Amino acid sequence: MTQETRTALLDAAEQAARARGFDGFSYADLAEAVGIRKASIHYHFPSKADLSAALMDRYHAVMQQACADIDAQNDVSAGRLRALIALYRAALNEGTTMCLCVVFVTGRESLSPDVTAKITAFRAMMTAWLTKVFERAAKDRGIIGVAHPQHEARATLALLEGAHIAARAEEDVAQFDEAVALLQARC
Amino acid sequence: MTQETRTALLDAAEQAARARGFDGFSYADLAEAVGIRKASIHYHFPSKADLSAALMDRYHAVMQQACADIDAQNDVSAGRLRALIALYRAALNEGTTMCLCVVFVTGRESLSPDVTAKITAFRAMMTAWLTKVFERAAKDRGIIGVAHPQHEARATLALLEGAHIAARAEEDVAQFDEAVALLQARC
DNA sequence: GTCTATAATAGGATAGAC
DNA sequence: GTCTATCCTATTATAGAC
Repeated sequence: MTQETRTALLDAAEQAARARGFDGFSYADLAEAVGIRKASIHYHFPSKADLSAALMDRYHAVMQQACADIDAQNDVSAGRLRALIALYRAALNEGTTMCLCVVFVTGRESLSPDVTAKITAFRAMMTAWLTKVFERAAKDRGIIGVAHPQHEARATLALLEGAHIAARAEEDVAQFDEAVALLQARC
Repeated sequence: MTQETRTALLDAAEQAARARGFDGFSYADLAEAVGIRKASIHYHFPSKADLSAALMDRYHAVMQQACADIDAQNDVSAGRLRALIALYRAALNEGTTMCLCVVFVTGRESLSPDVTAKITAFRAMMTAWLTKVFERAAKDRGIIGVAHPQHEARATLALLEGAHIAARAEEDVAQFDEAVALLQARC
């Protein structure tokens, strides 16, 4: 099944990128992880640029679905925000990996303009979703002190990504928890 | 002067790392930027690990001094925090570079344990300084709604670094400004 | 789809002359 | 301190057999 190999390659690439950065893994690493020869990888992803684009596409879709699931399972704003915090916390994998977006931004210069645009689209999607959460909070009063939903949204995304860096820096999820403690307390 | 070349190399390396990541530049890039042959760089920094350690040492010292300067020039908590936000904003260079700490954390796995420890030390220094700012705020009431200085400190560092990512992602300082708008408003 | 074989290049690093 | 010359390895990518 060509799809299975492709998925296994994406899984291995995402894991490696999130742990070591996009320049921190090679086709040789993927080959070993998946159990095929590195030349074979080029059948699925002709260049590493293609691979990076595919990674971003899948990450965008997965996160969009995750946000939709959160909406379906939580009616109040506070529950939605708490669920997103939990999602980012889980993505840390005990402080060994960060989210793809942070990783790609750091190596931005070595990425294709195509991927850069995908990063922008991903961030716009997340910001829009968060803005809706805070707009809802302004009505249901589920989150304390919401005055400006869009600023809250941008601050929250930055805080979550910054908290990822804090936790990754020391390979310790407790750093994430401390960084988001005040936000959590507002829910 | 050996010191001048060394400084020029550190400058070029820091600039390159902040723009493209630690794995995103080579000795060849530095050689071209500084105007010497790449073999000559090994006289100053035998290995790239030595270079990364020297970068972190200098960054730590520079930031520590910057914080001391802020203290000297600002008596009230709000002024100090505003000055730090301005410092991080300036470090963005119009959205083309991020702070060294974020860059190094992303490529953490490829760094020596020596440098990993320096990252931890840097973050501890910044967190301690920020905690003092918020402790002062609890007394002088210069920043709105401060209840837990240490959590405020960790959240602020995460927010500033996350705001760096936001701005770098779109090469646009306005993203930084929006992310820190609410924090700014509390000062 | 995956393989072997092989480019072609770039990377970090060293030896020894000046 | 900086140079030329060189080494070794890693990396992305392609050609063509199976």
